[in-house]
Amino acid sequence: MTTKYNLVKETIKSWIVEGKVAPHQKIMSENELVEHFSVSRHTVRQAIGELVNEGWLYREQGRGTFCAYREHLRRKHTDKMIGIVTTYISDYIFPSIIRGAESFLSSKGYSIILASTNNQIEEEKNCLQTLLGKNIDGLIIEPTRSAMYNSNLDYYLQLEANQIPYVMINATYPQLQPPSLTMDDELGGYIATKHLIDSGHKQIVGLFKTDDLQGVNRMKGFVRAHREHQLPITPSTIISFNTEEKEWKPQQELRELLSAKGSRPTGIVCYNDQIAISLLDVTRELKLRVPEDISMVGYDDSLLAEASEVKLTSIKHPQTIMGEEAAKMLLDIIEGKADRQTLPPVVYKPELVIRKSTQRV
Amino acid sequence: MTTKYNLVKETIKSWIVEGKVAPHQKIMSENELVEHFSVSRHTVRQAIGELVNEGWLYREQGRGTFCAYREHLRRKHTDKMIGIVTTYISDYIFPSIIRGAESFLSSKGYSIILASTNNQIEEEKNCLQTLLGKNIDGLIIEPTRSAMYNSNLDYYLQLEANQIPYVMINATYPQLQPPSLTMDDELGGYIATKHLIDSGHKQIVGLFKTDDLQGVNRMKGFVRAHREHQLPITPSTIISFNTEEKEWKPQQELRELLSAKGSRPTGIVCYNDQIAISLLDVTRELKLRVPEDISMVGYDDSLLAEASEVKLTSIKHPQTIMGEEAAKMLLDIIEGKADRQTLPPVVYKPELVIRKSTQRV
DNA sequence: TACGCCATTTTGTACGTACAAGTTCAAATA
DNA sequence: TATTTGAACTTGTACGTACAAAATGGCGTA
Repeated sequence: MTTKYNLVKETIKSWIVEGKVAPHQKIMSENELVEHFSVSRHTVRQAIGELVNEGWLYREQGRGTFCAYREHLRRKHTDKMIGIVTTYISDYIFPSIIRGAESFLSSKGYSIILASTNNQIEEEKNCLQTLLGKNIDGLIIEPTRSAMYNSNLDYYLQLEANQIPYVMINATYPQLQPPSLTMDDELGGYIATKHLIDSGHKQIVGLFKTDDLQGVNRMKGFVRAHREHQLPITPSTIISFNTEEKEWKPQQELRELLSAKGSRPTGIVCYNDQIAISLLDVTRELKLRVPEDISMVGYDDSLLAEASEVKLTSIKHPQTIMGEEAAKMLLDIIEGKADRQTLPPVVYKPELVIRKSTQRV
Repeated sequence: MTTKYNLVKETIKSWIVEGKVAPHQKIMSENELVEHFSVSRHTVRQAIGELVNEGWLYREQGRGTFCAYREHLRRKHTDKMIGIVTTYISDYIFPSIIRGAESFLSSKGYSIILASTNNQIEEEKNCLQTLLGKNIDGLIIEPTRSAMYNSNLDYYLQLEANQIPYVMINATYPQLQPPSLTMDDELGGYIATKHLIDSGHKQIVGLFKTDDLQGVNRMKGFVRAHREHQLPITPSTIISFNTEEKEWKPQQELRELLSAKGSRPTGIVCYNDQIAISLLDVTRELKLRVPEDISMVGYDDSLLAEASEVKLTSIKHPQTIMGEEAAKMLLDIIEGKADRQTLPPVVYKPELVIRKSTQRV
């Protein structure tokens, strides 16, 4: 899908969406675009041709190419539509979050447009661009790779320029300071780790995904718990990974760690339940019993935690409630009941749910 | 106006209008057209490109260019939005179905509007009304209470009047005969029951939700399996319930049945995995072990089946594949590659997945 | 000042080439 | 027999060239 003419097309579309060109304003001539993109005129014409067909531009022979006046750019009447952008749609706790938002919004007569980024910055850009082209009243967004530099900030600023309110859940981009609903992940990581320490564990390994803020914060809590209890943190104590690696790296590193000679860790703190479940395969393979030989704490208290072979001790995530309250907050802003500048961030306190995957040493 | 590409375009259009090429029939290849009109390939592509845009033709890379089936007047402006109406959004297998549709549709540049009916006819009406008010290109619908009289048929006829194509999944309203993707639930119920019969079970109880066609068909299969194996069907052999009762009635009736004096059933066929899981609580309560004391077959092969205490023998449901193929079928209709009148229904064959919840008597 | 002319710029039409990518089907291979 | 390979054909992307047709604006002339 990443052809040259598509690149040209998307770039020009982004100029329109971001307001760099106003309706009826002339854009660069074909020859200038040829220069600008270093492609042939044929390619430029192909890109422009499609944009004309889709109603973004119109051409006049001899005069130039112009930005079309798009009826729905002037947002007079509302379609009562809310966009929801999450990293995933069908996996893990996301269906529950979406359900919370959906049930509230539909009870208020709003429709939901769904989009997912698969935790790819590039896809987040596509989502935002698409949604900016529609007449939506507001957005609920779960940030993509919130711990890394995000090149889509322009689109968020564009949302604000277009007076489209949005709230963020699970994490926020620190540069934006939008209204948000998050967990206190630092405290969650602390509680999970402290639970193991209080149960007598001295060698605990933590596995965290560090390309989003949730993982980074959970790791911070993990470190603080160690500090406060005078437990050392060795290089092998923390295994970090990113989205691409989540299917193999934690498993592989843990396997190496547990099969190494010397003293073996007796406790594991996991980034989330999904990782914890996948690590159960590793412990089974190494003939280590959970929790007799090794204790394990998950995070999010998802369905998986209760449905797995060994029911997981985990940290509760508000899920449906977060979705519902995010929707409520968004509608408050849309209806003028609240002001996005002064709205205090909602922070949910984590709670430990003790099940069968942890025990005293 | 009498340019070369216009001549080519009008000539090809006339072939269609005069019926020299039928819908879905391949027209000359680009090279043949180059020969035929003595023009360059560029000119041919320009002509065909416009005809594709106007909905007269469609192209398939590697196969050729085809005459579109066009009953559509090609609405002026498309927002590239597809509505998805399901009974539930976040529960059970629905996230997987939605993901399949979402990933395909978003790769084709479409957005998704989600709505759920919670299996309430009244809410289905609201959904359809809302969606009819938006400029959507098509709909994927999972019928609500498909086994009962549906008072929203008018809205579906309205969809057809507005030339908004739709496909149905999981079940169809028999009066409408829309393009559909369903499972052979009768066969599924038969296979589930036969599996128990073949394992030596003689007293089998079936629990079915009978306000949707899936449940009714699964029950039919259950009955046929009994007939074909000369097993009697007593009043207590089948427990039926509807959506409102699903939280308590199957559990309560099974509890009564199992605690009654006399011979106890040794096998249970469930409407779906959700019910099966909830019945595990009943058997545990009555101190009956699964599968040692009683075998149990679920349906849909959901995540639950593999994640539960006792891993469930179940019937496979296509889930993501069904979502994806429903989306594909819908786009084919929208683009004129297929027409709703002649499109054959897709019926998935059920498959038995044997796990730990069943064994020989 | 008003008008016509013309060079310049811009999009439109039309030709050409080359290679990539997907489909089909028959021949070769295991 | 079933599977793989590959040639042939189809549409897709991308480069190039040339000239036509429409709009614009500056210049000289009436």
